Order: sequence, then C-alpha cells, then structure tokens
Amino acid sequence: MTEVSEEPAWRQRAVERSTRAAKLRAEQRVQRFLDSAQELIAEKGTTDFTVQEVVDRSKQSLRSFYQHFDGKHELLLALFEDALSKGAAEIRQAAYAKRDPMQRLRVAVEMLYEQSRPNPEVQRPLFNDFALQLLVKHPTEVATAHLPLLTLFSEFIEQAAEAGAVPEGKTRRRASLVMQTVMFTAYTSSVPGGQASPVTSEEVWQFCLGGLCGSPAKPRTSRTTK
Amino acid sequence: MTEVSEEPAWRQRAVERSTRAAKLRAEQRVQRFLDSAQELIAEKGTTDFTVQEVVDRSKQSLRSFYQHFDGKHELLLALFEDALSKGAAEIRQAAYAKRDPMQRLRVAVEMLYEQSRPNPEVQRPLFNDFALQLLVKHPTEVATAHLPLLTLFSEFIEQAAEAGAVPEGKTRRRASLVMQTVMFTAYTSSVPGGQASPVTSEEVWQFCLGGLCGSPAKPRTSRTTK
DNA sequence: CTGAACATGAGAATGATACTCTCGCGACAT
DNA sequence: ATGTCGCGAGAGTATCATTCTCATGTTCAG
Repeated sequence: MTEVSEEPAWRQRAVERSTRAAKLRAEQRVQRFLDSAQELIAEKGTTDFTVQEVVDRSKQSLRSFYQHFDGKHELLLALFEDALSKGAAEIRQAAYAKRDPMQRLRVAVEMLYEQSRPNPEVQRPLFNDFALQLLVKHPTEVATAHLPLLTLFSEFIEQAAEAGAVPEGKTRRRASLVMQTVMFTAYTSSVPGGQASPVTSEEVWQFCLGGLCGSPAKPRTSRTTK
Repeated sequence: MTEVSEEPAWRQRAVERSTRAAKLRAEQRVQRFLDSAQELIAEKGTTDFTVQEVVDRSKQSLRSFYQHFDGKHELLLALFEDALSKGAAEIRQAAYAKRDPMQRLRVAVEMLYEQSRPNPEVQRPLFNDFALQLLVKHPTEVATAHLPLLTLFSEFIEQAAEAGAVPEGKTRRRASLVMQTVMFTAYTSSVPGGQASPVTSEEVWQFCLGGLCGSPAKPRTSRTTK
C-alpha cells in the first residue's frame, strides 16, 4: 500500500531524471566558480580576490554566484575543506609507506608542517590565509574542516600507543594539540621579522614527540630528581 | 663649530616647551580613542566596531582620528601590544612568586592559556580576535607585539635549563614553540563545536613540558650525519 | 589683546566590496 | 505551445574605511 503512493512511479522517475540533470548542471557551475577562485588565489597569493573577479573569470554571473553560494565565505570554506582533506589524504598515503608507527607519526607531522607553511612555490599555500580569516568568523566550520586531519592524527597516535611507543589515552585531544602546534607554528615561524632562523620541521617534530610521550621525569612537581 | 649652530638656545627651548604641550594634548586625545575602543571591544566582544563608533564615543572627530592614527589597524595594534605586554607583566609577577623554575614555567603556561582563551567575563579576552586578524595582515607587527611574552618565556626556560630541569639550547625557538602552542590551543579549543571536552590548561602544560624536555625514550636518529 | 598658524569638529564625498534586485531571454519538460 | 526555471547583464543598495572641505575654536608669540 505504501508502494505507489498518489504519484505514479513513472512520474517520480521522470522528475528524478530531470532533477538529476539539473543537479548536474548546478554542480558544473559550482565547480567553475571553485576553479576560478583557485586560480585567482594561486595567482594573487591571497584570498583577497573580489567576488566579481571570480564571476568574470568563470564567465558566469553574480546572480548565479549567489544562487549557489551563501556568500564569499562559503566559497572559501569549500576550498578550504577541500584543500585540507586532500592534504590529509596525501599525508595518509605517505605515512603508510612506513611500517613503524612512530615513523608514520613523524612523517605526518613533518608533512603537515611543510604543507601548512606559506609557500609561494606550491599551489597549496593558502591553508593559512584561509584558516586564520575563517577562524575569526566561522570557528565551527573550521573545526569541521580540521576533522579529516584530526582523525588521521588520532589514528596514528592510536597505533603508536598500541605499539607501546607513546602512552595511551586522551588520543583525540592529544592529536588536536599536535595538529595545532604544527599548523600554527608553521604559520608564524615563516614570518620574516619574527625569527632569524625559523623553526625547522625537525624541531617541531621533536617538540611534539616530547609532548606526546609525556613528561619524562615526573608529571608532578619537577624537582631535580635525587 | 657644531656648538651654537644657527639657532639660539632660548629659541630651541621655547619651541621645545610648546612642542611638549602640544604633544601632551595629542596624547590625551589618542588615549581617549584608545579607551573608547577598549570599551567597545569589551561591550561587543569583537573588534568589529566601526571607526565611527570609536569617534562618536570619544566625542572627537573622524578628522582627528586619522590625524592620530594611520588607520584602524594601528589602533588595534596599539591595543594589542598593550594587552600583550600587560598580560606578560601579570604573568611575570605571578610566576616569580614561585621559586622553582619549573613551577614558574608552569604558572606561566597556565596563565597564558587562561588569558588567551576567549573569555566573555574578563575584559582582556580579545587577544585572539586581535591576534588572528592582525596575523593575516600585519604579521611582522604581531611578531613585535609577541616579543614581551617571548622574552618572558625565554627567561624562564633559561632558568629551568640552568637548574638542569630541561635541556639547554635553542632557548628562544623553544620558547616560541611553547607560546604558539599555548596561545593557539587556547583559541581553538574554546570553539563550541570543536571538542566535547576542551583541552585543559593542565593538559597543555603536560604537552609543553614534554616538548621542552625532549624525547625521553628514544632520541634515536638525532646523531647527525651531515 | 590680537592676529596668524594650527588643531578640531561636523559631516559630506569617495572608493571598495559584498550582496540584492529587476528584466528579459532561452532551455526544457509536458 | 506554454509555463517554469535557471541564468546573464548590469544597475542598485549597504556598509565601512578613508579623505576632503569648511568653519570654528585654541594656542602662542609679540
């Protein structure tokens, strides 16, 4: 009785078909906006492009843009999530080339560090510019975008814990700490006036490693142990 | 021959006097802008106030504002530096109440963490909002503003190193790592949707502690082969 | 006290940008 | 054929930061 409902099945299918076609067209348009924005970012090295520029380059209209995106924010967010999840995938692949869980973790940290530092060469340099601007206005969404990475690091830490290389427990929060440290250090350490010699990925790794393994001497009051 | 110059001394002094008075007036005006901005920030919990609002509240004019500041960003920068250096002073004082260098460090980390997390209660919550917005546009200045804190942490780490509680070397860079970790973790961990249970200051401290003490178990490959 | 130089106030004008709205066209399903 | 719908073109609005104009103090040497 629930089968045919009031609508004949053929009608549903027909609607479904046209719907699908429409959706396809829409997605293509969206993709064109996305691609154009990506190009602009790569060219200008900033997210300071105007919506108009994106529209012009994609040979579509402002009308259309706002029909598909809630605003510039959403565009950026989409690119941001995409970049982060691709980055995570890249890291995952490279890391799984290692057998040792610690080596995996290390590779992950160092790769994330390199990915996250503003690099004029690579096309993937805008993690930061994105990240910080969004972090101010849409922290929740940023958290969402971070999820793939967070999951990845949790995974590795879990494995390392199972192998006995690091203590267990609080995996997710420790993963979060590591991520944060790596990403933000990457950003600020590449500021010209900041430090004579920027922090190296090696150093970041050592720092995180220590942080993960817990305090070596004693978690409590640290006195010179007699 | 370079002594008397062309100007009689009395003239110089006279000029100096009126100059001083003028400077004083200017400083008072600047201060009114600063205070008004601070109020607005405290009320709105954001740096999104408009210049016009600052001007209105300070009962001065746009004209005057731009005569004293290069733009809104200079105003923010001034407040930012001020806040950070006051925060650093506060921390320094509290930390020096402890004798043990490690306790000092710990107090410093935990206080910085609390200071840096967006706290609607306190009047000093805007470290972050400032920090991130500025970090995008004026990274160098931000680095400058961080200097008092960086110095402070370097100081403590140095002392801890002398006491043998942490390894020596690379003080400044490690201080930088600690600062970064603490401040940014404070920011993102207070995002509502991010984590069920936000990272505690205790956890941050443990993490930094480990990071500072170096990898406890296996220093492994560090033996250079350059 | 007085006049000139200078600082201020009031607020209009400009410029940049995100975002909306109106109109008309052309595709597509029925 | 016809009505719906997505879209292009581009004018229009809103919000800010920033600058400009003009008139009114305010200061200060003489």
